[in-house]
Amino acid sequence: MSGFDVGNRLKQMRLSRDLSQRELAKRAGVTNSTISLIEQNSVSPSVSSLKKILDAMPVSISEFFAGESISQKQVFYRSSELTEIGDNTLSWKLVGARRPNRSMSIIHEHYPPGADTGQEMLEHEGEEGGVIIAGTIEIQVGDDIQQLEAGDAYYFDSRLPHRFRNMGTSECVIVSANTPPSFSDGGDEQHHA
Amino acid sequence: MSGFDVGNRLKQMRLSRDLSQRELAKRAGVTNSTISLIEQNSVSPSVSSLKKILDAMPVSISEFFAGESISQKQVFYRSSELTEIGDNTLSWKLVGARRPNRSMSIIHEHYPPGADTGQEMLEHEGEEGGVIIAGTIEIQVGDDIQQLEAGDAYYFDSRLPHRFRNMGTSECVIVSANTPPSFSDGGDEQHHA
DNA sequence: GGCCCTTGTTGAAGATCTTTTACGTCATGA
DNA sequence: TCATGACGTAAAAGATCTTCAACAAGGGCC
Repeated sequence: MSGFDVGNRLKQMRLSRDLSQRELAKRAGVTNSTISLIEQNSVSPSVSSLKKILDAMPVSISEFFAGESISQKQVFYRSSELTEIGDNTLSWKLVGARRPNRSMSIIHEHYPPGADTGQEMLEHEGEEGGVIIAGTIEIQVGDDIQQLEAGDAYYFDSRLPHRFRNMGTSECVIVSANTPPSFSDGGDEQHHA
Repeated sequence: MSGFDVGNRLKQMRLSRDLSQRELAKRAGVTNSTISLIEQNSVSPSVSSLKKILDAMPVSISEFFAGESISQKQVFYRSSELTEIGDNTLSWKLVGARRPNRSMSIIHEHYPPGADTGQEMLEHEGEEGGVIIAGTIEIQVGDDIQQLEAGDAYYFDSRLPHRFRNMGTSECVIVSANTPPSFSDGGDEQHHA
């Protein structure tokens, strides 16, 4: 049901650190019974208990749950296979748009002169960053506005309001990445950038 | 105590998907009260409940707990400011290398002719993807070997053994992204690619 | 053997989480 | 205006998790 074997995962991590159930329990501020029951999958621990236990190792929750599904899906994408989601002015090509549960979006972006993500600043979950390949771009993040050119780069928390504008006379090309993925293909398109 | 605001995080993810508590609860197979209480941090959900809820969005638990802190750190990086970690042959420029707790690495990679990540295949946690900007590159992932050229792209689970080689006669330029970050700056350098 | 300590497990009591069922608010529309 | 439905919230009952307090198995040592 769970799709992820919490008990065995915990046991592995505990044993690889040469800890007994009691020792780990003591460090975590829970009882040995708790750890025994969790390791046998007799219970599904509360997040707070699990966090206490993992903190004592220490292991982040994210790390603990990393690695479900290691299937070899499509790996290579020819230029023509990339999913294009731009309108007339912007051309945005997504890598692996149809891939479910991927943890990033990678986008090959082409901004013609005058292109603008709009006066209404973008804000959404996640982080994004990229490298300018050609041309120049004006990027605003929060109160900060900068002109970036080929070779420059950016990285910010996407919850900060942001905007991209090509104020130059030539096309600007950027390769960017978002996490978690901001774009999907078909269905429920989300905000962009 | 928890160090991580589960309630608000869940609320944000739910709202960003335009779901009501009841709708999400229905999809997840729990009741709306459960979601209400969790979002208010009145309870610490069991892992199994949280997983059911996240699966319905869908969001992996790992993703859910990834990242924190919405401070406005450095956003823009001039080409000369990028942290270069290559040796004589490879040039890899990291965006935001010193940024703590970022959830991605973004790298501007330059492979001269003959460059090779090595016969011993790379394997590590996470996912990675990128876009070829110039030149050609041979990438092997698992049993699959492909020659990619400018405009092509790739995306794969980094636990699959992989290798990059420039078999051509001109420099190959790639912009890639990894999550979680494979590279840090100083201290405990991890494997690459 | 007998003693002591450590290991992981388990039944019952206590604490916490989840559901049931309901309430109050805010739109929409007849 | 009143009805209807969707929204988030909350008290109490039910289900699950955590602790307490044992228990049995194994190893080291006199």
